[in-house]
Amino acid sequence: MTSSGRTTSGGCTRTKCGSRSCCRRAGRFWSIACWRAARIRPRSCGGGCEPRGWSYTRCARRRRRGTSSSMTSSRWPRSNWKRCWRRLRRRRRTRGWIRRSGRSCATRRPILAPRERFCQPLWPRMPGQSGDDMPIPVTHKPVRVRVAPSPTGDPHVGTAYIGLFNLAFARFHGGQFVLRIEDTDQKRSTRHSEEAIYKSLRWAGLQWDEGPDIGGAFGPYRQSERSEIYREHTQLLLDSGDAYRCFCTAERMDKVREEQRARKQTARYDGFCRHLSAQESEARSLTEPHVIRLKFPQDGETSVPDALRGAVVYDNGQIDDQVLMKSDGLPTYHLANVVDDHLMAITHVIRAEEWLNSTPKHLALYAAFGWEPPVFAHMPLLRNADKSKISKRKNPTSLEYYQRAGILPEALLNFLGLMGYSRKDAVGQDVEKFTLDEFIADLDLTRISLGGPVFDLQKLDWLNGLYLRAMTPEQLADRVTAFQREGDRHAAVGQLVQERVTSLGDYFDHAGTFFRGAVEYGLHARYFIVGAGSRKKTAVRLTRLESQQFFERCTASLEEQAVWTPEFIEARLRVICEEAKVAVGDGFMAVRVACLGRPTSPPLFESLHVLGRALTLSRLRHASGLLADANFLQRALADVETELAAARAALLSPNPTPEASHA
RNA sequence: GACCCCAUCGUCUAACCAGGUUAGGACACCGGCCUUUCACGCCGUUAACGCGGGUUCAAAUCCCGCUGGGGUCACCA
Repeated sequence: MTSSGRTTSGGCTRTKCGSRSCCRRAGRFWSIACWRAARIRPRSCGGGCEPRGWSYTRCARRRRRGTSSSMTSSRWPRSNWKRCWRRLRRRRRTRGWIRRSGRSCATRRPILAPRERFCQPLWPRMPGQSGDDMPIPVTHKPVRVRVAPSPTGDPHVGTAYIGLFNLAFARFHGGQFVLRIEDTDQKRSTRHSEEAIYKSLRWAGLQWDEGPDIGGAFGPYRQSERSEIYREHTQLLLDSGDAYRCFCTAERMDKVREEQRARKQTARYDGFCRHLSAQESEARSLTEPHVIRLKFPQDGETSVPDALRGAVVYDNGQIDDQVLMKSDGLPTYHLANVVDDHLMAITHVIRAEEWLNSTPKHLALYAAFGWEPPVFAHMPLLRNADKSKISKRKNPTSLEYYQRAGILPEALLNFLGLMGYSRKDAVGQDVEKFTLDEFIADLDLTRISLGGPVFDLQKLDWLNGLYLRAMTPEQLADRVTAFQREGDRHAAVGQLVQERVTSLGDYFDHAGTFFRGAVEYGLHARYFIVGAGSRKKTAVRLTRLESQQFFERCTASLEEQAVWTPEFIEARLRVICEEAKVAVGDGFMAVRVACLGRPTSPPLFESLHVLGRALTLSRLRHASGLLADANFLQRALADVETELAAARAALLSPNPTPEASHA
């Protein structure tokens, strides 16, 4: 027997058909055909296709590890869950539990009333339960979904993405869409950021039915106001023995993790305080700072039912005893999220894929409380061009950026609705442009494709242009006026530009940069090299890489605080110039060109203030990105030089003689 | 490193579940038409089933393996 499982020595042992295919079953080698014939039985897809709790994933992993020798015949998978999953899905689809995918969904029957659909976990399996005896219950709870951003930093485009699918799902089923603010991280959460989330989501057109600002029957919707609830629930877990106090210090934890990594293991808590007696734990808790951890089962495995992926199986031995309550008495995301989702009667948790790996812990919490878990659907992550998780360093991620850059909210939502998802019309043609209502009307989460979609700004621009061109001139004028007046920017820009204008039309020349996303630098890019444009002979000129660092420091420093005032900006920039040992004038010039596009502008700090945090930061990041390219100036120069050369050639060429022209 | 997820043009995706398509559409690119210019619009070109095996008359599609990419591994969310 080889551990790779690719070849066999004796061929199929079941029917002696001589096939040497790769399948191994019951400890012997069977041909694939035999294996299939034996496997596909009515029982195997009756709702539980893993009779012994073994899954395809598990087996593949074992095989990779080369531990096949430890595998006894009876433990090899009876069936292939993926195939069964598809069958099951098909069956449910025909019963109307899942909406039929594709264009024909509007006409295909039977489909139940919206609220009856998709109301149950597709794989309602808890840790320790087998799938065999699990019926598929159908309840009629009203659909309730939520988006739960954390008010740390700028409102994120990912929040809008997840929010869009949640909102659409709620509307599709006639349910409720809840906004919950997850501000349990006291150090990083700010009220300012919370307000920004409201503003941006409203701008995008994602209006919630219940939330901190508008209330609702399941409030409060701000986690910092629910501390007492979490405390009570933690006590329940402590009493039932599903959680324990942990007195380990941060230093000890670091050391443990380091050792585990050195041994190439998954870094996880070693259970040092897990077995403290109740009395000792109680006594020490009065004097020592401590956290409360979930007592996660150490044996067996947990199957996470994901509506988009099927069952995802985890080995319990890999999973940490998660901290539920921090030493400051506030809960971590994991506890707060489970408690709130239950108390707020959330039926479907549609969230980003980064949460998939912590879902076993959440399921364990539901089990410990004796609650029924919601349906989980983990959406793919938005990506940068290099396929990594979308980040502000490589993409504008702030919703405020898109608002300021003149992207229409309907275009943004349309674009987000194209990420990992596609729509077709009645004839089967792809539909690229659609309204939110159209998106909601035939939403089908099972159509989501799971590869992480790259956030392509070019396509967003195209889509935005499509919307703008579809307007009547009057509508366009209205939108432009509204855009200019947004946040009183119009007046602020006017004030800055006023002393520089010579005519009304001149205004637009100066003001344009405040109403754009990206800026074309052309030859002005030379100012990115800090000090390069200085007229002083003694000026300090930074190298390209030093200049890049200079911009990175500017970005980091300005990003730190949410307060966006000219004074604050000036103070920060002065410090950076001082640290870089460049003349303030030269440093400010580099920032001016990067942020405003040219070396002549209204006063820098006031301009940046009016330009806004999102645009300023994104332009600074863009500049430092350009500087990372060694030939960035060459590229800027190339076009100009070509044109100049042509013009020069034309100017300097001798006038044609009369003879020549006659000839 | 361990675990988990994922894999079709450069990008977003369709076809996959239910095997038979000339692998379709959109953005971008390139070329052409239109146009005083640019843009819009119209037309066209280039461009993909990651690799290896298996099943089958037939594999992008079903199965296995490999490879690659991503995510997670916090008293962050």
